[in-house]
Amino acid sequence: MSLEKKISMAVIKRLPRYYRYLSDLLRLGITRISSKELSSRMGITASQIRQDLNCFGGFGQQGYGYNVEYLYNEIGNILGVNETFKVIIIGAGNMGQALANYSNFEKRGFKLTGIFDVNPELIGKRIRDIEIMSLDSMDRFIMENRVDIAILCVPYEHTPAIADRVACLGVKGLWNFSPMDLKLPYDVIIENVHLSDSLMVLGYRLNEMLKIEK
Amino acid sequence: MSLEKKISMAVIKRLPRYYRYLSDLLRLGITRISSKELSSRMGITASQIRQDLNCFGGFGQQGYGYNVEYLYNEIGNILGVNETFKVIIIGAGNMGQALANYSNFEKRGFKLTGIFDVNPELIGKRIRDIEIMSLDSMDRFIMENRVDIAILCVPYEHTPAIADRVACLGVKGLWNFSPMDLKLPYDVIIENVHLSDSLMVLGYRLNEMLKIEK
DNA sequence: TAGATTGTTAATCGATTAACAATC
DNA sequence: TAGATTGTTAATCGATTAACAATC
Repeated sequence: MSLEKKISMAVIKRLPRYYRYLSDLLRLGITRISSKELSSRMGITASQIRQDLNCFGGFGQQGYGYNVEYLYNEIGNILGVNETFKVIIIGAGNMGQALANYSNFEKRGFKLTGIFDVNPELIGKRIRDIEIMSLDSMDRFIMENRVDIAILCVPYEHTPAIADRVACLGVKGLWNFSPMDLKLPYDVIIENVHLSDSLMVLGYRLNEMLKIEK
Repeated sequence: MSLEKKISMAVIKRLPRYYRYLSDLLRLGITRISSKELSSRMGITASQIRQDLNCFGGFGQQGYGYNVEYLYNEIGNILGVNETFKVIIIGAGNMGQALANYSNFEKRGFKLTGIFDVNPELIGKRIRDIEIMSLDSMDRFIMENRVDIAILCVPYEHTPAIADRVACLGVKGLWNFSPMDLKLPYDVIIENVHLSDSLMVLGYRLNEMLKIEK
């Protein structure tokens, strides 16, 4: 398994995008698509699409193109949407609650099993059938329930300590919403979501455009 | 202005990251830093740091390095944190409210001036001094208040129409939280935030790691 | 001055695009 | 079969890294 050629991050990041476009095609009732047609829809080259897909296998057929449903399912498998991950949310503030309510994640195999906070006013409250629990009970919960992923929505200053704590308890994936590049010495997969970075890039690009217009 | 060499998206996306690290250094009371030292902190090469910074000017000094406060301010200027943008949030569901409460954005010059929704139960409610208004009153509000940026937190199916509507009214930047690649025929800057894409990449990487471990 | 470190050019690496033989 | 379109190799392009003269 580990002998296979390494797939670049650039390709991996495009997979969910392919998955979305194929889902749209499926909804539109389109059963087959060529890399050329998909290319014009997605605004990337047909070459890139064929290269990307061929990292994982030959899903198409010469002279025909790709069967939409088949390709959709194959990319779904590659992304592991059929695997189930047990997820907890740490920090039930605005962002934590917003994510807890975002039921779409369940469709992709991310099963929310617990929410934790320190605020006594929040503890006991329910979000979509899940009770917000005290942070004190988290360690035990993680061990007993074999949690795969922790979504970190705690304040900036507490993030590194909490990350370390859950990683030591065996959590294998972290989805971090604090504006810091979380890194851990352990074998843990971390995805950093930097909303303020994204907004600042928007601001930069906006300024550039306005400058040029002047 | 438009004659200057084009700066690549790769560089632009790193700017907020530099800004964060410099902010940390400042907080730690560190007054000067070499590209080498910054490189080891950030986990990128010193070469890249010097190349990136030199896209915008020579901020350092041979034999000395960079003055942290000066560089922080310069990058802040490049990112336009001193410019003020008028922002509205469209859709006051979970994500909209979470973003409305995230007061950190104000620090970077993004001033929330309005929140809009269609839900009568939400209209009239206040979030941080801003009243949630009816979507019906949005067009007028945008024109009267010269809104720069709209944050789109509306359901998937309504996103393209709302985006088009605000773009026609002169909104120049869109921060889109719907899981679609929003594109518009107008001269509008769009930043797509694809939370579910990010989560699926985490899932993929997690699966890969678990496969190799077996 | 000597040492350190930048700014910048040149070399390398990796990712994207083009081309085309294979084949449905 | 003829036309279409893939899978894949080769060419190009752009981004990263290395090297080093300039200079504080």
